[in-house]
This record gives sequence, C-alpha cells and structure tokens, in this order.
Amino acid sequence: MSSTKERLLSAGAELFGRQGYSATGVKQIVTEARSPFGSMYHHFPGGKEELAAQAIRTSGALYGSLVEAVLDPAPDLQSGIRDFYRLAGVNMRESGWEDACPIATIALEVSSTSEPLREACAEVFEGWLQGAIPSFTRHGIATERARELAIALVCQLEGAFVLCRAMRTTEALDVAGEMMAAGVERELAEGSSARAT
Amino acid sequence: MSSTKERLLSAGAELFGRQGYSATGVKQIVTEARSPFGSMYHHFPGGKEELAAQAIRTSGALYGSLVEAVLDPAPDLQSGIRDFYRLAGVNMRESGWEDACPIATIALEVSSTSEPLREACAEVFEGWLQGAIPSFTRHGIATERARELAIALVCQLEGAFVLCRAMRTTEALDVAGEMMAAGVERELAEGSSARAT
DNA sequence: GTCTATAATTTGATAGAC
DNA sequence: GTCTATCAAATTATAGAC
Repeated sequence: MSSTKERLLSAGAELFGRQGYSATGVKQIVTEARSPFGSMYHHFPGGKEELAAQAIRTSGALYGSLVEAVLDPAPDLQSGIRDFYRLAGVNMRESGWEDACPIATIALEVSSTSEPLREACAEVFEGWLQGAIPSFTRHGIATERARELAIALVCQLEGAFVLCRAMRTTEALDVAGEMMAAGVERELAEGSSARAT
Repeated sequence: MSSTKERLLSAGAELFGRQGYSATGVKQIVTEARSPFGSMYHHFPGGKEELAAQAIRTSGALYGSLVEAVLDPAPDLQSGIRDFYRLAGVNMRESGWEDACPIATIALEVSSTSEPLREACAEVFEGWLQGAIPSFTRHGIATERARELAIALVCQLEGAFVLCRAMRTTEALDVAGEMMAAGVERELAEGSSARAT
C-alpha cells in the first residue's frame, strides 16, 4: 500500500531528479502522484520546498544504500565498482537517459538559492561517503584513504552522469568506471604487496 | 565597449550557471544586463531558449580554453592538472560557492526537456575533450588513452563541483585533483619506463 | 483527511510607439 | 534598434466546503 504522502514524495523525487527543482511544478507532482491538490499542502505545509527537502533525503538515502548493495556482495572491490558503473549505465540507457543521480540536478540548482535544500543535499552526500568508507576499509584500506577513494568514486559518478545525459552515450560512465576500478585494483595490489614485505 | 547583445549573453550565462535555466527569468536577465526588455526579443527572436543556446556555446567554449590555458604552460602535465583543480577551488570559494561549471546545471536540467539546449551542452563537452586530448598526447600518451584521461578529468571536475557547491568545502576538488594528477603522473612514469626498455 | 475553486503573483512573450 | 505597456498562461499557495 502507498499513502498519499508517499506517492507525493516519490513522484516529486522522480520529477525533481529528471527536470530539476524549478522546472517541476506542484501541479505536475500532484498529477503524477494521482493526489488531490490540497493534500499536498496538508502533508507538506511548507509547500514545494518542504516536499523537496524530504524527497532529497529519502531518495538520496535510497540511492546510497543501492551503492552499498552493489559494492558489498561483489567477490572483490574492483568488480563491485565495475558492476555499479555498468548498472548505472544500463539504467540510464533504458530510462531514455533520464534516470541518473536523484539529487545532482537539485544540488546544482539550489546551492545558491535555497539553504534548506542545499543542506539536505550536503547531508545526503556526506551520508554516501560515510556509507561507502566501510566498503573500502573492509579490504584493508586505511580510513583516511578510504574517504578519498569514496569521494573520487562519487565525483567520477556524478560527473559521468552529467556528460552521459547530455551526450546520450555511456562512454563517460564506462571510462570513469574502468578508471576507478583500475585505480582501486592497483592500490589494493600495492597495499597487499607492501604488507607482504 | 559591450553591446546590448553581449551584455545579455554574459548576464544570461552567469545566471544560468548559478541558478539553472528554469529558475532564471527573462526579466532577471535584462535587469542584470541593464538592457531594455524589448531588446532581448530583438536580438534573440527565439526567446529565452535561443539566448540560452548561445550562452551555453560561448561560455562553454570560453571555459574550455581556460582549461587549456592552465594545463599547457605548466612545466609538466601533473602540475598543470593540480594547478587547474586548485584554481577551480579558489574561484568557487571566492565567489561564495557560486562559480563552478558554467553549463553543468543547465546540462542536467534540460537533457530531458529541451533538445536544442541538450545538443548545445553535448557540443561543448565534446569540444572540451577534443581540446584537451592534445594536452595529453603532447606528453607521449596515445590518442585513445588521451581521450579516456580527458573524460576522467572532466568527470572528476564536474562531480567535484556538485559536491563542493552543496557541501561548501573544496575537499572534493582537492581530492579529485590530486587523484587525477597522481594517476597521470604514474601513467607517464610507466609509459616512459616502458619506452625505455 | 480529501478535494475544488480561486487568489495573488510571476512567467515568457508580443504589439506598437518612438 | 530602443523601449514601454501589456497579454495570456502558468506559477505557488490559500480558503473553505465536504
């Protein structure tokens, strides 16, 4: 079962992710959510901005757990990374280049115009990093280095999304994924040989 | 001297880059450009979308030549890359986290809603790659590999911009820049040792 | 809690005098 | 080419019946 509030949140998250915050109208959200117009302001007295803040946090957390869900069951870290970028590319292509990062568009749009929404995005990104660090330390990488690799992973991903959506190719995702995976693979090899000596 | 049309283009480029396409109104552009309202539709009969298409291409090309202008005079490729990411971080901080990539926000916003603008963004990105490839091949890197490195460079940069604007730190730019520079440095060392054998 | 009607403002765009 | 007045439509948000 899905409540009206849940449908509004997921419809908002989807539309914000694809078109951005400003281009998405409240009417479009309630239509997509098959919700009456008034219910929107009943559940979100703060209006569009409050809905967006909650949508950012929920869809952001969901995407973060997706990252971990793909990385962790993989036989090794490199193949987990390769799997994730490949999966992201498949998702993009199959969705007609619409489904990429759920919050990147909003993050860029509002970082200079809405403090509450900027903070929500910042929390999500920091949560991704904190969630990804164990996926690296588990393989013997030091915590500080794990954070750096997690940052690089997210940056490559976000940047590749920008290029892929505009250029209608998965080339950037393919290259970025292979580059990240190869870098981590080499780092793990060096680390283990260093520990072996 | 700056013509009305030039002021409209640069005001539009600046506002689009900071707030995105949808959030920027035509009235805001003409105000910022100190241009009469009607002149906007005289110079850009296609309205807001035509202005944006031209602003994307001109500001995109300008930023592309900035990349080359920083990379090429550097003593070596690694330090050129380090310089560029450091410079980008300084620009962001000094502008109050507003000035990052001039077209990334628009690229994400419009890739599903405006074909003309999406194509303009795609052209700019492809132009960056073509412009950056010689900066790599010049140091003995093969053309195909140079394209991959250029893609990784742009992805790291764009992704870091997203994180930095939201999180109000240069951490992501610092990490991404060092990671790219170190990767290229290692690649050049391996390449020269391979050629030496 | 649900839903409709509508208010108040802002949007992109146009007409037409100068 | 410049500028003003204005349009029709869309925007977020609210009031109030049910």
